[in-house]
Amino acid sequence: MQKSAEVDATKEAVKRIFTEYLERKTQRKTPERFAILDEIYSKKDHFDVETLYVQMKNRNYRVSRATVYNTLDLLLDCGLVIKHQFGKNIAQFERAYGYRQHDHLICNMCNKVMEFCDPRIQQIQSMMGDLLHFNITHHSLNLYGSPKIDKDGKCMNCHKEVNIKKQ
Amino acid sequence: MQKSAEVDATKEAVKRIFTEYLERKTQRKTPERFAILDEIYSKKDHFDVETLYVQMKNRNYRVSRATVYNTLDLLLDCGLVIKHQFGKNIAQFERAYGYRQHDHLICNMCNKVMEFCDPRIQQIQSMMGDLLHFNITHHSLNLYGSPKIDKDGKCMNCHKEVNIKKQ
DNA sequence: TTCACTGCAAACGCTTTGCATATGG
DNA sequence: CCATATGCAAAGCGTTTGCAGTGAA
Repeated sequence: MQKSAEVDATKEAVKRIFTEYLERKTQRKTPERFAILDEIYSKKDHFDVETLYVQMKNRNYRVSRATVYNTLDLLLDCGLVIKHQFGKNIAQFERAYGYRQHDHLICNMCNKVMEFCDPRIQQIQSMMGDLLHFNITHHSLNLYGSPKIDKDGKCMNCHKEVNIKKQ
Repeated sequence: MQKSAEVDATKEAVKRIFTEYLERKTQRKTPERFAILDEIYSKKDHFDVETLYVQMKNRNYRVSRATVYNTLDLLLDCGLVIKHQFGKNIAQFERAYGYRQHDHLICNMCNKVMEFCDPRIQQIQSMMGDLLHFNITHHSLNLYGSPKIDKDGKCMNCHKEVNIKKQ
């Protein structure tokens, strides 16, 4: 119960932030927008637009792709969602509130995304901002690597058959 | 003359590397492939597929987009070219040989790409590789930021009119 | 001669756009 | 009420694919 109470608290918090943002920008507080926000904050994983869209369909919530894209733009703008491009042409998103700052390690074999943290990145970021006279708004650090493969040719991390994909 | 001698030396070196790679993989050494390699190593800037394609057309070198894509895959595979996705759906490429390792700062306003270097990234990379049991093959660190704007509303770095683009 | 490579154009897949309809303020 | 959002479908656009013709080995 503890866990779901936490989830609820987070959902309430982001709902408040989004409401405030929409009011400030004089944008409409439509049910679709809050349904999308809620869906995103129902899980921690990275997701792409199609996955989110299908998930909402499966929950019998009728939204169009256009609205999903539109709402994601708003959520990006108010910082509740982060957008990634892990080397391919499918944008990946993840929730940005109530979760520690982190970066990503992407498996060359199975494309699985892992997270890690290193304070030095923040240092580099602020140092380079000062040096080049920029206000750094965000960053993206991705490490790409191959895990060791066991004798059956399976990834030692995800334990799946290895099928190498092009970058 | 010094400068162009350097360029020539680099071009010779990459031609040798590519030749060796193609022979090792028993791929054909077609004139198109070498023309594309040469074109890429004629300038240091980042480029996208369309730019490269048009550039070759302008030099009256007849290549198809398909061949450009195909060749870029080969050049990526043998490490002579690096691919980037600076937050948008257009893949950006740059030469990878004879140029110091660096990362990028992208201007939120004009999308201009700047380069910087920090040894701590290498440290983070190898540390995380060890920690997560991965052989890190490469990384991508992008900082995104906004420059200060002068009183005419122009970017203080590129001095162009600011037109904010969506992430 | 042979088969991988090229050029061209059509297909693809993610994203954006246009327009009629619906609805929040 | 009316300006803005939504849904749907079509258009956009970078990239991939299929196929007939070409040329490296």
